[in-house]
Amino acid sequence: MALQIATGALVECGDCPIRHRAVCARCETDELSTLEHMKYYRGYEAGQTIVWSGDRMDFVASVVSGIATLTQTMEDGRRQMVGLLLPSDFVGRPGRNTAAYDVTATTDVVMCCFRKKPFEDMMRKTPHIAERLLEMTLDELDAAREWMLLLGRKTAREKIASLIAIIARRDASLHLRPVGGNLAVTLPLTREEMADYLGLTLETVSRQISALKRDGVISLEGKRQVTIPDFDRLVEEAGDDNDGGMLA
Amino acid sequence: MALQIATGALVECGDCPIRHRAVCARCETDELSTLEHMKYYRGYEAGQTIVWSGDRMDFVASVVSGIATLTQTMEDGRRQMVGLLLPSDFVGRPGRNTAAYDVTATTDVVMCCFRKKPFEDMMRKTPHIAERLLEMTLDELDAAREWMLLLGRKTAREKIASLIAIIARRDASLHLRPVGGNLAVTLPLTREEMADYLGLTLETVSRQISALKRDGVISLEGKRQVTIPDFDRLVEEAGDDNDGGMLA
DNA sequence: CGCTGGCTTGAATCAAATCAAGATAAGTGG
DNA sequence: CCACTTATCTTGATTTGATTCAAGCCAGCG
Repeated sequence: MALQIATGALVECGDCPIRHRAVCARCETDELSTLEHMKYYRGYEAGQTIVWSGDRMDFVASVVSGIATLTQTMEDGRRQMVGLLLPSDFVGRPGRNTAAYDVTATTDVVMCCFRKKPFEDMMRKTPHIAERLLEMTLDELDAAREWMLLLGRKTAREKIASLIAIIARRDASLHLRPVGGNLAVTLPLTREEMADYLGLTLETVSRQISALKRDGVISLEGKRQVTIPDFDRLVEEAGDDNDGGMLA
Repeated sequence: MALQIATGALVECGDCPIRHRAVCARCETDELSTLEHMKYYRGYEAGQTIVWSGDRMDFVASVVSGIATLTQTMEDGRRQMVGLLLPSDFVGRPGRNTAAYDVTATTDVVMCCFRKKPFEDMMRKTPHIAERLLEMTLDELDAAREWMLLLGRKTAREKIASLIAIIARRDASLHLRPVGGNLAVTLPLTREEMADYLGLTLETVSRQISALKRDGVISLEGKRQVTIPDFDRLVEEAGDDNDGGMLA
């Protein structure tokens, strides 16, 4: 039962919190007002499945708030998360009408949706949208490839450190804080979801988080609140080329 | 020393073997003739590095013939292949000027190159190119995500079976043969390269190939020539949802 | 209260890595 | 043509990092 939650009074594209990062980022005022008329908001509760893999999908959308995940499942139940969708991320593929992955709301989520057909037409007429979508897709491809290195070659400890570092970076870029000395982040995922993302079991995730805490790389307030006393140390533990992309 | 190999008499875009799959696939005759004047061929010998990660890259290109790989390397030498480039695949990212990965020729390779700046200008003027590039990038993203499932959740045996199945599929789609009963493929990679692709060691790759052979899933002529008596059996061993994408 | 879901921790097991030796094949130069 | 080198691959023995199986903790909640 697709219970919808309040989508609030969001209407003006000009005031949209994801205005400058979403697929519409490059649009001019007139283009924006066209989108304004096409769009509709939809809310999903934490835990709710937004789309099932294989289902017909007649819309595309941007995540406005909240966090969603993309996961693949094998017949015997093994699961691998293949994407983490944060505000401004795009869902759905123009030119395909069934979903390739399960999309699940991890927190309450609000999405800015467009019916697929009109959106595709608009895209053809509006290079700004296609351009931005290409750029976003290339970024996602890079992220996926970085994740391939993590999944294929990193140890459990490095995987956990990498995940925390990535969440911290995204968090910082969203709130425009520098990732410097002492900083705190909230893990948006359960241990099991982290395991699905990292290609581990939830027990291993738990153990490695405990180990990083024991070794003073992180400290914990409760189970979700992480403080990072020394970000460089964390990045080192992640095994990354430590420049690690202060992206534009 | 960037020794170039003969690039042959390829000149006419109309006769190009990758005409219908490459980034230029959707171009009209006039657009094609513009590209015709911009393009230049370049050859690389097997084993040669085409670009180093981090290097300035002032061109983009399509693979015309041969096979190249994209790999990431950690400081301590651990390597993960993040892409396998076959004829018609695109190399380089418009809007970025340094390479994100090492690109290496696995066999002798011929590439159809464009200097980046003119190509970007052309892209802005020619929606057909941007459109096709978006489509290709979305396909690559899907492939990367499929690979994430493999890297994160599959066993060594499943990984090997998956790799062989994928190579067989691509091979068939390139030569327009159906992937039916009995078919043969040549592995385009050494055991070590397979290991880098699959997130394994070369010893494990060797052992699992032997095991698949012992169990009659495949048979070998030499080290590279693989015959697949029953493709469905192979797909089953790969742990895939056996429909497995007879892509358009 | 007494659950229930999320998490932690321990002990045993196992799949793949590592370490090590040799086999096979393809040059290369005397 | 043959000895020598080198690259690639196979196979075996051992080790190890992560999984599996199992128990119990903790916070929130009906």
